[in-house]
Amino acid sequence: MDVPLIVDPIVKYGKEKFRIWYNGQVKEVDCPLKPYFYSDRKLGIETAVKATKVKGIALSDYMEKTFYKYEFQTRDDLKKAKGEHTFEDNVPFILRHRIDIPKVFRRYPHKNPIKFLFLDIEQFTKEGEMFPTYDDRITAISWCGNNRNIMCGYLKKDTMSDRKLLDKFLQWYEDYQPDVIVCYNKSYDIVTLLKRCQKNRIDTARFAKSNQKPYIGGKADIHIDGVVIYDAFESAQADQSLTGNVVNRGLKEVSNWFGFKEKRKPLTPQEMTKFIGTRKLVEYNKDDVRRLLTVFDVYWTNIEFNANDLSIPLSEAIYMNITDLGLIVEGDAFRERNIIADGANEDRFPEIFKRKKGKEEPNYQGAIVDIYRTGVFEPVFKADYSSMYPTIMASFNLSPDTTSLLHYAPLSDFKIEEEKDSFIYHIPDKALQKTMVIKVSKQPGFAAEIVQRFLDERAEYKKAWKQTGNKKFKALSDNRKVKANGGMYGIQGSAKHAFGFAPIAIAVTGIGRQCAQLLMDVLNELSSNSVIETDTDGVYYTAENVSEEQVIKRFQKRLEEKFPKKLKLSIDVDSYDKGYFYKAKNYVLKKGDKLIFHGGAMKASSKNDLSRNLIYDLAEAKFSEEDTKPIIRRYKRLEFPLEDFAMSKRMGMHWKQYKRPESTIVCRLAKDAEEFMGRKPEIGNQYHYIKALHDFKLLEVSTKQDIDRKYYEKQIDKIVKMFDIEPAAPSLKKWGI
DNA sequence: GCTATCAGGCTACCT
DNA sequence: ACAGGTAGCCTGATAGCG
Repeated sequence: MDVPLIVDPIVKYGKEKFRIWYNGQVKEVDCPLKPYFYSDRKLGIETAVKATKVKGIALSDYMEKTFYKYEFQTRDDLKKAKGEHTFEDNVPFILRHRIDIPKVFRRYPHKNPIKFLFLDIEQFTKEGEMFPTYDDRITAISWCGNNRNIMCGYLKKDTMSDRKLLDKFLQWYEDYQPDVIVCYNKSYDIVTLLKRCQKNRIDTARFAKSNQKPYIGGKADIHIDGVVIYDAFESAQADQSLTGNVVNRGLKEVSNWFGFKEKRKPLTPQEMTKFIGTRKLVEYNKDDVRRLLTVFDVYWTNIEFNANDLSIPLSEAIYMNITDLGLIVEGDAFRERNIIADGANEDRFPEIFKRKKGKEEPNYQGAIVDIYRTGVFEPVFKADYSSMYPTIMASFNLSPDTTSLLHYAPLSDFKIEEEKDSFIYHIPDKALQKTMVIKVSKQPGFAAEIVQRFLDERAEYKKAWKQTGNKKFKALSDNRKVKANGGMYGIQGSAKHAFGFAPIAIAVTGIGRQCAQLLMDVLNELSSNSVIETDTDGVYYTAENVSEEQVIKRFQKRLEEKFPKKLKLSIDVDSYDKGYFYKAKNYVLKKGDKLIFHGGAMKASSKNDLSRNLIYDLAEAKFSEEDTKPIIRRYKRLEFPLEDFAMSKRMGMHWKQYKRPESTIVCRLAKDAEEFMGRKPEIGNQYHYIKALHDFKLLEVSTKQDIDRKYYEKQIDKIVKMFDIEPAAPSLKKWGI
């Protein structure tokens, strides 16, 4: 790698220092920069060690102004001093260095091969308990290093102490000295390992590359000196391409999705206890490490790539989010141009972000999402733009250095005016109830150029994925898509982001609506009333005698007529045998003998198997025009195993954040789970439950007698109704005719 | 005391 | 704290009924 393994900022003798780990050694250096922020006025801050006047270009209006730069001895001092008139005061310290001194971390490259340790543990569970505690012994540890030769240390059936097992493992560990520990759900595996060592009076500092004992703060806050912990579970949690395709984000489900061959059922706590000291537990344990390797291979490539590509320590690349990516990528451009963000997006555009609006009202108008016809259609096509928003950003040259908001006008039609050096866009916005008049200069804009780079990279990976079918390329392609979409477009509309630039986001969605409408117009012209459903950048339509070529040709022609410049916008057309369209974003497609379900009504992970199976059976019957009565009768008997009735909900927030915990199902379930199973309520926890006669009840403590039959009968009725729509005459008013 | 309706809270999904 | 957008389910308040 060209970057270090880890950079830890620390405060020593009242000064900020970096502890930098690379090539198995640590170096402590004074931070090249002091924590700082800007202001547009003189502030009386006593804790600042330095106050200087600097000239910079204000992001809000691109005019050169004088700013006051305040520097501090520590991050803490800065935090205490920041206020209403301070700018760029929330840029993480490490990223601040990376932006201001781009190659700062390249001075300490970890050139040795990264030593990985892949790891999974099994633990004893007391009889009658659902989960083990830190008092219970570890029964098996499976692990491997870079050679992927999986080893397993395990206890014999009647060995009550895991002391020797831990010691054996640690002997190997100390000899190997891993740089990165790879696990699935570190808050369990790593914490348990450390706690078991403590209970056995084994020195936990043996895990570290220094003599510092590891530190366990919060759930995600585990520090082992000199070692990076990579939790593949976090990558899976954040991967949106898994939504709807896996029932949960557990290792089994996720590794299966990525093509892990063997499909084993997870062991129950009873089985895990029964199999202690046997081949079965060892195989099970090793199997999980194999699964871990599968998932690791999917996500790791991007992490290491990001570290090198963005010149940030590996430890930062692992936790990087979209916001940070935006900071780095735009921060580079700002530094080169001496731009100072004079306030967060919402400070620079209060008329957009701080106007009076209802609680869940958006800041600006988004995409066109609508359904125009419902029921079964045959055949069905989907015409969609590839990467519409980023392509618009790139093609229309939308960038902070080219774009400015001229003024607001009363709501009017979309319009483009060309001037000698610029284009003027009139963008009506229903959320703002105004037309935004936005000027874009013809000089190349830096943000537009960066987006184009991400798009080009994405095209390459997408091609590789289509050619090989390898899901790894799909993940790389998705990564660039996320960078272009969220990293470049998304942050422009974000209220709190220091570098966001709202007029860009408004122009992008506004032009996007025009593009979607243009596509719909083309399709309806080629075959009247052919449009079924539209969502942002894709249109489902049905037409008998319209070829793909016709659509694309007509589209290109109309695109050239509509916009006064050459654009990279292009469309793809996919075909399906049949489709059943229920509501916006909710439909079933049939291709060959495959049924593809879309939307919460059709495939939510919260549904029970009973509903899922019924939906599948009814969709099949609908497409083949079979009689549904026998199906309905069969389901109404409700003769299914208890598990088929179980629904699921995830805790989306910290339990303290719930407005009315007593009347929120997931909170009540979490409370029960803590009481009956000793499971702590935590964000992301998934609870399986059934509707019992008087209340919702955790699956684990339910029996078949508890089932509220009326509730499930109603559930079935609703699903039956969902498939009851017959094609009706299209409603013309929706097209605004 | 029952039913219908509606708004608000929350989760899950789509682009 | 990347954005906006649609839909479903549950709950508690309220209105209407008799």
